[in-house]
Amino acid sequence: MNTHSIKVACSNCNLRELCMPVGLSDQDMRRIDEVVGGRRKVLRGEHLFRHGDKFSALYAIRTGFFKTCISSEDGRDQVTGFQMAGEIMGLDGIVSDHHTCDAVALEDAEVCLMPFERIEELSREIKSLQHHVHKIMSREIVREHGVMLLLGSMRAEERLAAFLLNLVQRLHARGFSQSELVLRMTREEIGSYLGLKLETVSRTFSKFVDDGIIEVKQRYVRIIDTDALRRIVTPADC
Amino acid sequence: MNTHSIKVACSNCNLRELCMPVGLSDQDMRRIDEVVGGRRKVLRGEHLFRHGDKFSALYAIRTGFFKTCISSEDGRDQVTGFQMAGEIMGLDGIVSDHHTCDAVALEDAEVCLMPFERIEELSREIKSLQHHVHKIMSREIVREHGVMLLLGSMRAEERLAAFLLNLVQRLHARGFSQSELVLRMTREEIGSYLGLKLETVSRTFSKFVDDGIIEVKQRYVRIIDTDALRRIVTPADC
DNA sequence: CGACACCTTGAAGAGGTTCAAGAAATGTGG
DNA sequence: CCACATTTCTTGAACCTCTTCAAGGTGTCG
Repeated sequence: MNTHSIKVACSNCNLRELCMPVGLSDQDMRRIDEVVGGRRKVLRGEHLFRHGDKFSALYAIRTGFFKTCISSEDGRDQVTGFQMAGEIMGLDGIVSDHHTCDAVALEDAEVCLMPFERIEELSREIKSLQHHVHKIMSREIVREHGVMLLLGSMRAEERLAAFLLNLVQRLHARGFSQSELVLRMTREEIGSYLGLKLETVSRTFSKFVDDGIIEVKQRYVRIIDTDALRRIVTPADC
Repeated sequence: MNTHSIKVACSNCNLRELCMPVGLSDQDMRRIDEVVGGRRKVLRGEHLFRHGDKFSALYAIRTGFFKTCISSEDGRDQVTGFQMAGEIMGLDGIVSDHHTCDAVALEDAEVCLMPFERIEELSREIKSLQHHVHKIMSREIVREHGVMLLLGSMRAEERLAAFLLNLVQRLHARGFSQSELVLRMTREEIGSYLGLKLETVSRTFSKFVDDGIIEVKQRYVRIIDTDALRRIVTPADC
């Protein structure tokens, strides 16, 4: 396990606004540096944690890209999310003190380790941190509601369009292009997340290309017509 | 709005083990009574809260049965869950300070109102309450992972079997039968939750009846062969 | 350069949806 | 308390979307 104990400081981190509450006093900011118990590098393909592992910390992504997935006893597999810089992983482990899903790096990554006991300790003292933790968990619940809507009521094209828009929007919030992206996951992983087979994902990409909505070269995607994607997700009602 | 301010006490509530942390000192128990800011009756068909409402409190169900659902702009609708006695609603509202889904009573119900500010206040002082709140949110996240697996990778029969087993298990934990239940929701609401059309739900019920697995008379369901349902959800792998 | 993982595309098939009609339960007003 | 309207549920038949199976192409890495 590749854990560094280099002293790291949220107060200097350029991802601060993504992970941490804003508007803290200098004093609280310095205290919040204490929630980070070190960093850990995770190479592409490696697990950050596995289903069944003892839960001890939340992880904030500094660099890299992850997927989280659950697998049922009979070998069914479901990607439950894709996570990028500034996002928090591990919330699933709190309820039973053990992780219930796997977190796998889809590219070389580095995460900040935040021992949960320390988070709880500090949240008891810093109101804004407490509320921030609650918001992060609530945000995850709301995100999953959106995925349920997608899986429960959208057709393949709608799912993929929604997926692309969501990815590019999150990347844009991190300073990347609004129209270009490099997929970090395979067609199969996209399919698992969207409740589709990889062939359907591939075919749907091809259809979007035929329709002049996107350009695809393997993992590279350029969005030519964002509005068309939006219209696919939300068909204009009469 | 039907809000009573009768002083109510978790310490005397027989649902305590479902809503609240266990193993509290008498003193903490008395303090926890303070999180409940009153009760509210909700008649069948009425909303407890709506998408867009200002978030101010979490709700613990005392009696009755709810559904929560989100609706996208274009009129798509998705039931995100069914909630029964002892379960907590409203977590979706924390992140944006406004609710993002609707909570509708499927039968006359009564809920305990727990102003969130008060919850946060008390969690800063009572460690076990703090951890309990975290667990409740984490449990919801894990539950939703399960729904994603169901929606993303199961077929109609598997979904309905999983749904019935889940319902009856939760009812059993509340002292009801392991084999009989009365559905509080329509076929359409079940379908929305499971990502199926109401006709498919109805047909699948009929198939289970033909196979001698369950007995159905409208909303009343008797499970004859629980193991058969389990085998449907988790096909024995070779 | 060869092995391997990943992606694309076609054709056939299955599972679920849609449309339609009728039956059963529930609620409402006289 | 009954008649009627409404909602809910069931079932059939045709259709459509997505899956499955199969084959070949592309890219990547040791």
